[in-house]
Amino acid sequence: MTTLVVDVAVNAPVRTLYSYRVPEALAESVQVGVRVQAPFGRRSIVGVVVRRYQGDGTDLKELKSCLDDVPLLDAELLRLLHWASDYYYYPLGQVIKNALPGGLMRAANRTAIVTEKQYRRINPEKFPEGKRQQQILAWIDEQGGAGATQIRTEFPSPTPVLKRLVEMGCLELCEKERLRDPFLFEPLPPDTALILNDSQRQSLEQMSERIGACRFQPFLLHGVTGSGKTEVYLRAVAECLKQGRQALILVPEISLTPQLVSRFRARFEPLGEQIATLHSGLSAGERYDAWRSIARHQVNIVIGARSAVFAPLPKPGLIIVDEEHDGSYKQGEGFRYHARDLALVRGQQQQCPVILGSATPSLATYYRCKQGSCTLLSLPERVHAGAMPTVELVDLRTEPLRGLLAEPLIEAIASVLEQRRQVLLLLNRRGFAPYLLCTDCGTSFHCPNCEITLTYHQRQRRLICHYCDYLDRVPELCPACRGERIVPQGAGTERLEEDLAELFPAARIARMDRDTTRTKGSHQRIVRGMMEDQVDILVGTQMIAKGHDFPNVALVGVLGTDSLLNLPDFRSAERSFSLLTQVAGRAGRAVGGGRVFIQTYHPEHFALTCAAAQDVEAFYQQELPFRQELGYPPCGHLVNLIFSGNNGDQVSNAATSLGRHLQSAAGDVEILGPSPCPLTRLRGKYRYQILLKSPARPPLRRLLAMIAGVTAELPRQVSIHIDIDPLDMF
DNA sequence: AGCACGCCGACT
DNA sequence: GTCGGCGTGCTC
Repeated sequence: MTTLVVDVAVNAPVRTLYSYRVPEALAESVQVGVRVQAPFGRRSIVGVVVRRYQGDGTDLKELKSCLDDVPLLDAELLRLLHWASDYYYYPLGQVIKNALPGGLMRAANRTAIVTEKQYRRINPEKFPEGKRQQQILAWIDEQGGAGATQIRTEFPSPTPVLKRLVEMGCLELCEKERLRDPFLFEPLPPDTALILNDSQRQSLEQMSERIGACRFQPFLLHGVTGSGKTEVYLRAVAECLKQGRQALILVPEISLTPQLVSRFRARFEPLGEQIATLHSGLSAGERYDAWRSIARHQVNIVIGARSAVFAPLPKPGLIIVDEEHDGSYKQGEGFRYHARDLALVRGQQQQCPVILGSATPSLATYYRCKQGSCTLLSLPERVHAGAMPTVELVDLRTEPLRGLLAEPLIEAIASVLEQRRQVLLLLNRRGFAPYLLCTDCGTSFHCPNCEITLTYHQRQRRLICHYCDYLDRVPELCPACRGERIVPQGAGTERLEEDLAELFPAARIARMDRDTTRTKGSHQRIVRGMMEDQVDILVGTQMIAKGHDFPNVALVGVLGTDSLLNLPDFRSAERSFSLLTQVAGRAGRAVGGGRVFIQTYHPEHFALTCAAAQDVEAFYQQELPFRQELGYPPCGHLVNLIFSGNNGDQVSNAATSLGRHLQSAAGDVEILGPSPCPLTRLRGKYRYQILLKSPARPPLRRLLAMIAGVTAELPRQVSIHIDIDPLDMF
């Protein structure tokens, strides 16, 4: 007997789809892309319909209910999710869960849909007597109807007046669903129309041609800091809207770059375009509403972080990935996708251009350009004719440190402060000191869950693990020898702040790191302090290198450079180069240029000399042969298999046994390990890894397919995570 | 992931 | 004798 059957991607860590019979009553509503409630074992589970067909349903269970009247995912987006599920070896149901706004794949409860009173003018010949009544009525009429929230922003306590107008038959009242809008109460900033310079114009012309043709084409927009990439984005988006398509803009972290959102709002809201943002800072309700308004075609511009690559735009005509080199585009846990790479796939599937923008492109993107699969567009000069900063490497072997700073940097700070300009100091380590040491017996203090020392936070008087957030009191006496001489070793941003206060007692010092930006709005407050010149020296972690332009910064200092270079990772040079070049670009964006000092024991390291020369090309030309020789990305492909569990021996045994299996079928694939992860114990779990390295992808995929078969033989207490194209091996 | 089934230790 | 530990297997 043949009936209507659907295949469902369920919200469970299972790799297969499950088929269900569709009851007669649901036949209409159960379309591909809707969420359904389905029986699963003895419980009920949420899933998404991915196939619908006539088939034999005799052995199948029946769907319980349908949760959406309109599909949440269209065919095009499902295609992307399928692709991602396949490529990243991650169950489709879980991929979908990552793509949808939070909570939608859990239980059946729908995220609340908020309603509000909506007023519309009726009986236009009727006019009220009261002046306020007339005012409000005229305004509502002008808007063509308005919601209560909106009216309240224009007129204080309008409720009694509205009630009266409804009674008189001038207004009609209805309950209407309201979309929560995070910008509702934010002022619209002014737009600054900029004139394009030659390179901006040429870049835009090439992009426009492709946007008009509705063809896939990756572009690398390589522009030094301050070269006006944003203006090019704005024009390209305008071009895309002209084609009747929507634009998707990805940024590493929106809450750090509200300026970008502001500029888009300033440019497009006056033209009647709505902009939606998608990021972790939104409440569940706001995110859900943003998602729905995008899916309903009410929004043509979406700006969002990593997961926004899955935004349900019906017909994207342009995808922009700003700061494409940024590591936060890669999800580090669970579904370990790379949003930039998926943006390229989506562009290919939807036939639209993808613009990757950066001052320091990733080696991967640079390599694509070399191979001709990505078009390079350069913005070589700063728009305001601001000179590029001069960068000096301070050799700590000959310039001894006085505390945390060497003499040349101290002098430079003093002179910049005298000129009443600002200083930016980067130290990529928060807290006061990375560890405490008992100088009597040599005891140091470790996290009980992780193989790492606890960082001393002086302000909070606590020892904190930066990996699992374990918290402990600061001991007064050494627990091992009862000694009193417990001394902080090394330095973090807190200590730097303290040292500076001693060196420059008159200076106003602020600190920006995860500790000082924890609460909502605190990041923005620090940025504003800099903008309004209430801060002379800003100390911070890499956070200070991202996004914002501080026009009055004349000096940038970088401390602790060597710990960055010495990370046990083949990408440490690339990351260092990128961070240093980015932070150097923060100096002298407006008047008078700026200076940058990088303190290091390795002033000859090419990542530093290239960053000092602001020479991106030179860096790539030295880094690429190294990758080539060792078969590392972008010249080869990596997959990292991570084994973890509570029992170290079990984990190690599982890794060894799977390693042997792989070894026997390796072929061209190099199998490195198993070896303990750089952080062997993390959050109480023991971790081992096997790194697979291959010049081509197909043999890697062959091996991965094999793992699925062997996995069942390993103990259940050991879990395996597959990280395709890992960015860091921690 | 859940949720049941099943097979071994310390309780009234 | 059974209450409950968590190892193992399955979910259309």
